[in-house]
Amino acid sequence: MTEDYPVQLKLEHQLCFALYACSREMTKLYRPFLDELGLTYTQYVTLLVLWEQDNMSVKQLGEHLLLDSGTLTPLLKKLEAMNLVARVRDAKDERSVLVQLTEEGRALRSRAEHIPENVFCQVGLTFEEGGKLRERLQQLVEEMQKR
Amino acid sequence: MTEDYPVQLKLEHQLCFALYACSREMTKLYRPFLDELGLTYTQYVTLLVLWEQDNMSVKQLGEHLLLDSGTLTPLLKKLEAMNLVARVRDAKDERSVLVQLTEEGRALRSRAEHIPENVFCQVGLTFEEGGKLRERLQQLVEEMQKR
DNA sequence: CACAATTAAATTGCATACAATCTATATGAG
DNA sequence: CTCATATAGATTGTATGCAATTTAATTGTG
Repeated sequence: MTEDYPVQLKLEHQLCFALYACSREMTKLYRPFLDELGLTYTQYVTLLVLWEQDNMSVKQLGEHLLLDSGTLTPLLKKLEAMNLVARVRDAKDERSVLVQLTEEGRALRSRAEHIPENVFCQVGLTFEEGGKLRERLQQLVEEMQKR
Repeated sequence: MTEDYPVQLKLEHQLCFALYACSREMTKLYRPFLDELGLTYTQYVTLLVLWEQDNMSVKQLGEHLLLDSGTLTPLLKKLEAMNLVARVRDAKDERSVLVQLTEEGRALRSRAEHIPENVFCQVGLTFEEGGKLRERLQQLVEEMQKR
């Protein structure tokens, strides 16, 4: 049965599945830390972007996160309801919505500061190894976005 | 502003985000091929498992895919509605549900056979490189599952 | 055997992802 | 200027993921 099963279709040989599984498992490691902050993973990465550069349009946020308004609009409304961001129309271009951290949103950063290293420790990854893997994945993402 | 921003919080430095982005981009590359078969990505990987070993319980499927019944039950009902699988109670243990490929489900395999290599080509990945990356990710998944 | 504890699915509720469509605003060619 | 085209968000609909709970069946222990 299994002997003549085409090798290229085995789940174990799928890079796509390794990525899919690895991404979900990684998110699970973040969950307990993020629960403490009352954030989901996607809300967390959105805040990462805003902590780095505040006052960004939904469009720009989407370019950083590779997400569209269909995902971001409801997510940002939730962050707004949690008093972490404000959404304001751009006076320079009324089509745009600017997302701005509130005082509370900015303050949350210090509580998130050590999450990545905590997770890193748990996985037993060195900074070196993790960095290499990350760079390989970033290359791949760039390659895929050309298609 | 940006100069004193804590390095460990930059989106560019997050392995978790690289995984999350890479996984989603990879799924996007599969989409046009899977559309032809009328399958979603999760339905596709579920069939990969069943093509490799038919007549598996929902529990076993979940162990391979790292998914629980909350995700699998509705997905399997859809595959059943599409006439690709049958769901039958295990006579040996009435708590279990066995998932079995239909003739149509088995037949679909030949049409899926060349999808992985097509996607691989698009990304410009050699079998060698892809395999190495996959193995690294599989290691990491195992490591994370110990936690 | 009786029954508490465990297990497998199913269900419920919430938060994404993302395609497709819609609405409002801005832009560019004539 | 003017209208066709493009662009930014919002909305709608479908399909996950996953935690928490529920239901039904099984198992282990006294």
